[in-house]
Amino acid sequence: MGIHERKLREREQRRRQILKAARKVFSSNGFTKTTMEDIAREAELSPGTLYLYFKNKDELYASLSVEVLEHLHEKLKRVYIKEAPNPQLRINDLKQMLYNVYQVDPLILLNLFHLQSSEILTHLEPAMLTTIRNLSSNSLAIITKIFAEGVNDHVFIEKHPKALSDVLWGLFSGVVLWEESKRIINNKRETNASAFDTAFEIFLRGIAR
Amino acid sequence: MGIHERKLREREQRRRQILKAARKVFSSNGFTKTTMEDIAREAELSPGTLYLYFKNKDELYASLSVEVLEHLHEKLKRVYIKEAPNPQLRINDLKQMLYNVYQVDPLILLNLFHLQSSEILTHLEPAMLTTIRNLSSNSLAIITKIFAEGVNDHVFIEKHPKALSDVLWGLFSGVVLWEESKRIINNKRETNASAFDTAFEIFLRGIAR
Amino acid sequence: MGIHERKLREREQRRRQILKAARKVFSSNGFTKTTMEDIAREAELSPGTLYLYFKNKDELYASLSVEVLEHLHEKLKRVYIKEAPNPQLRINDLKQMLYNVYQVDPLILLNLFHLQSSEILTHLEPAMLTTIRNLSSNSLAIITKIFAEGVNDHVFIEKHPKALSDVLWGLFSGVVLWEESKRIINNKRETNASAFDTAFEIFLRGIAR
Amino acid sequence: MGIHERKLREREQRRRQILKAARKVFSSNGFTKTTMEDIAREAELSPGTLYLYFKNKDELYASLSVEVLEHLHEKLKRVYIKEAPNPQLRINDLKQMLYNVYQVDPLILLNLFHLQSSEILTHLEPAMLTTIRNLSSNSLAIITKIFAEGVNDHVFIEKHPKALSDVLWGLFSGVVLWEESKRIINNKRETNASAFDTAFEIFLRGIAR
DNA sequence: CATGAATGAGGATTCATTCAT
DNA sequence: CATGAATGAATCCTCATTCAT
Repeated sequence: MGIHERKLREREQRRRQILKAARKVFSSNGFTKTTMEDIAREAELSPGTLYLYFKNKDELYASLSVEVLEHLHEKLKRVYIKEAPNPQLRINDLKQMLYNVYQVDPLILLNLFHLQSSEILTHLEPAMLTTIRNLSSNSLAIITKIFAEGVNDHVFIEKHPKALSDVLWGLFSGVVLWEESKRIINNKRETNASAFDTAFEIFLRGIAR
Repeated sequence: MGIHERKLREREQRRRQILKAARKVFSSNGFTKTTMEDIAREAELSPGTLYLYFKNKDELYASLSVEVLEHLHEKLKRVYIKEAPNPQLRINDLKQMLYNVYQVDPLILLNLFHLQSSEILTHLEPAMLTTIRNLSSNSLAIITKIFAEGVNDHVFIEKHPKALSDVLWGLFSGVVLWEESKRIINNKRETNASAFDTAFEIFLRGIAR
Repeated sequence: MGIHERKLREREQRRRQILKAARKVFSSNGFTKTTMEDIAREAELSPGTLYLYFKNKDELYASLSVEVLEHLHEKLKRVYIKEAPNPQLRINDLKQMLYNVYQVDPLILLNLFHLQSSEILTHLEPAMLTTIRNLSSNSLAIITKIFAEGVNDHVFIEKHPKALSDVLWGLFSGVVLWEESKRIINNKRETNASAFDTAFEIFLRGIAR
Repeated sequence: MGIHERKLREREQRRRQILKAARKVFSSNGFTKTTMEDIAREAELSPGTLYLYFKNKDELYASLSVEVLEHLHEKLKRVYIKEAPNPQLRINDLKQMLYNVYQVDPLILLNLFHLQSSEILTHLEPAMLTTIRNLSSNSLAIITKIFAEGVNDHVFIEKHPKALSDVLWGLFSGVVLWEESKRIINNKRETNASAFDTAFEIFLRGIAR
């Protein structure tokens, strides 16, 4: 608990405070229509301070996604490590986990998907792109392993596990994106869980032997 | 064959010329990094001319999506009208159609998803939002009807057809989005069809009786 | 009534049509906020046509004032020529004339005053500036002569007639401008005649022997 | 004497710095031909800075007039408060004050009149319009009171004091406008005081019992 | 003569970023 | 570290003017 440690923790906290504010503002206004001052105001900080924690607007935006990816990766590892009798139950844990993440903060995921279809990705620092690439592929690797076990045990159909995990991830992101965009278009407030549920159910039926 | 008719057609043609240029430039640079002058240059027109056809940059961007939605809607209507012995084959036509659209222009769809992340949607003219809403819901209605027939005929599992069409659309957009982002992250050039294929196969298995 | 004559008259009519439209639009929007297209629309002509009758926006604007000045000059000459027993009655005629002009079209005068305080005047073609200068000074000369007679006949106080006519003109324009600006500020519709009346009355009392 | 106080004063000073520069540039080039960059250069600031103090060009322009109106209002209050034996002497003070303002900066008043021609007035923020309206009517109210006293004391003719003050103001603005426009038309440099003097003299004669 | 689509230079405005305090 | 006023490059957009039809 040295003084240096505390400093570090404080710094980390401030970073999160900014990311939280950024997530909120980016989500409701989009990247282009969000100004650094908007974020600063939301974070109750001055614009200049943001630049003490993030090199520029692009990096701040990308950091949001790194945060989510780290979060997901962490959770995925836990799902994998946890003792579970069979792949099917593991997939269920996976579903539950993804669903929780979505429930807790749908915006968090929207940003992630927005990044993926985005102009930002193309203009990113190589270092950050590498970080994203790694987190992304490591996460996929975990999901892939779960499917591989299932295919081995003749629980899932005979399909390349990598393909299955791609589809799972695509299904997940698609449904989230779709639900969110319906919410925006129809100007609704509440989030709809059942589409997510149905999607998973169909997916599981589709890959079951 | 009046002079008025020709004028109208010329106007429509000019509009398309701009949209085509815009799609190209937006797709390769993203919304923010694209300037109106870039688009004008690509369309071999002057910047001012763009404003004779689109009120501003946002509307030009949104119009791109409307174009895609109109295209999709048109194709969907044709799939529905076409004589097909059973819902399952209709779904296959649907798959083929979506796949074609994706093959011909993956960027076209990426733009559509970008639109749907609130960025633009929230700052749109009410009139244009209504257009988008209508095209979107009409398209969904067609897909829904196909599923409804399948459920009636005991071809698909007993599920609310609306839910099925939501999942189909989510699946489709998710896989496209995911494939594209992998391409950007891994800096690949070619498009991968198999993920799309696998996803559909699983979906169909999942909803089959 | 040759064909050439008719052509000329038609041309003159078209010119007036444009000036009338311009006066209306300039008066309600001001010089800067008025576009050539606004005027064209009001005149039910195309923008290009305006340029067949006026070299540019500045000249169109200035032409409005020339029109008013010509009108006033014409009326002034008539007041002067008309048999009137004494200068006091002549001044009364003058008042009546100015008042009529103001009643018929307050906007016509507003434009004139706006021009006088204006950026346009400084950027005008020498030829047009000369026209304005001449009309202006000739008009003043007539008023001045009326006063000169009055001073000679010991009807008005012993003052330089030129100074008197300047004051008269200043008084007139000031009251008109003031009444108009009150109307705009308080968002009224009707025109107030009494201020004009009172002003004249005081002026006449002020210069009477 | 807090730090907050100093900040506020600095802000006010910067505002004045901009207004001063704006007045100079607007006066010599007119509203249209003046660019925000011109003003910034004159104020030795960057264009962006202007927008930290004024919402846009129109508001900056209108603020100039508010400044003049505040100045006039302040002076008027002083004339009214000052011990003066009778209304006639008060009117003399009034004349002297108006004359001084005009002498010190004839352009300042010209701008005021330009504002009053609907050009800017009609496109103004409601708040600013209210400010202008209030300053304007309060100033008039003071003049009106002076006349009311004079009418009561049988010093001035039996006339509605409000009408008298309207005429006074109209006379003043008219003469100023007229003198200025003669200067521009005839391309003179010096300002003529005598017209102003004569006008006042006649007015006073005209309202004296 | 009349049109009105197209032009493109010009200028207002924004906002990411910096830096003196 | 934090601030927030100032910057000024970048870009959207307007609109007077032209010219092919």
